[in-house]
Amino acid sequence: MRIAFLGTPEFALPSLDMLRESGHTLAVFTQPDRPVGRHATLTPPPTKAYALEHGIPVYQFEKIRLPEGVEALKAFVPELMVTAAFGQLLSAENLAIPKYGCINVHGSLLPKYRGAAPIQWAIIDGETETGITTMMTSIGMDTGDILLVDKLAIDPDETAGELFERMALLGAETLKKTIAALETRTLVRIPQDETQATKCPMLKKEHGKLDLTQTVAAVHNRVRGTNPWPGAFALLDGEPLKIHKTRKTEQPTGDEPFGILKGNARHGLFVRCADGWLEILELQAIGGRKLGAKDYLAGKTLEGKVLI
RNA sequence: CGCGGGGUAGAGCAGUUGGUAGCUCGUCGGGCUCAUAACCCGGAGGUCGUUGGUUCAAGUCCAUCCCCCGCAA
Repeated sequence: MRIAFLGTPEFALPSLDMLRESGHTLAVFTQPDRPVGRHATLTPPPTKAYALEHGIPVYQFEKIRLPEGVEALKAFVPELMVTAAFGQLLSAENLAIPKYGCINVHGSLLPKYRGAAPIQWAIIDGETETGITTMMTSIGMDTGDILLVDKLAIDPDETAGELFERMALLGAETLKKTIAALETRTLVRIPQDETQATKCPMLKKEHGKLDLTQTVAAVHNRVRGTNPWPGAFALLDGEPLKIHKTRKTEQPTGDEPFGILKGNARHGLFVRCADGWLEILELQAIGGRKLGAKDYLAGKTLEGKVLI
């Protein structure tokens, strides 16, 4: 089949790889190269790098809805379009181009967690289950008819980065089954239950700000849901302290103020939350590299200081 | 040349106006103890990121290069 693949980050790679392995005729449409890193090096999106490596034609548009993008899509004459974390909204004109329409690979159990960062928000909210939903792309934000769903259990200590990898692989599988069903004309379209719909926003830096007046579980979920990006942090002496990894503990509590730290290089570092102590396993001070809490404490003490 | 922090024992840090390199953890040995991740005593382990310069003397001052990191994007 001739498939126009619209995707951008790592999440889209397994799906793209699956399509290529399956022998489809592909063209990749993705975002323009972006400045990345400390020196703002112009970097191609992962899907572009993959496409170049495998001799797949690549097209990059700031907005594929504009005439230029529409023309490029039409010129490829796709029978099907597939989107996976593309990062741009499509127009009705875009969607009308392929005869089989457009299938989207989404990282949540729709209609829950529509939007840009469903995997992270599922963890932040403490969900124990998520999954991949393939759907017919429509004009709204992840509102199209559901095609297939594969569920996935979230490990209690899993980080967003770890879950991302598993979800990306599962996405490729679910997409493969979806296309197989399309080819045998056995796809069933199930409209979403709008009353159950929830939306999640794109993650920003400030979503990593910890609130130590929340429960141990809530803080822990925030830490792992924002790892590796944007990363959780709290303020120590007015400076941000990144918290990369934490672990829930059963330590007894007294009347300590929320956010106060205790611990040493031998036992580890603990912070008081609303209902107990959360162990901080990995952290990073402002000019420093990422360190285990015990290594960090070998050089200085945080005993009695308070995270805000 | 966007702003800034940093490279000193295995790890994390300190090192004042240049004058024999310290601390915590780990490690090794010994002791105490019913026992211990606790405590006490002792030991090993560093050409102080590179190269060059100033000086009687450089971890410390100057220059250069390499590497790591935070912010911003």
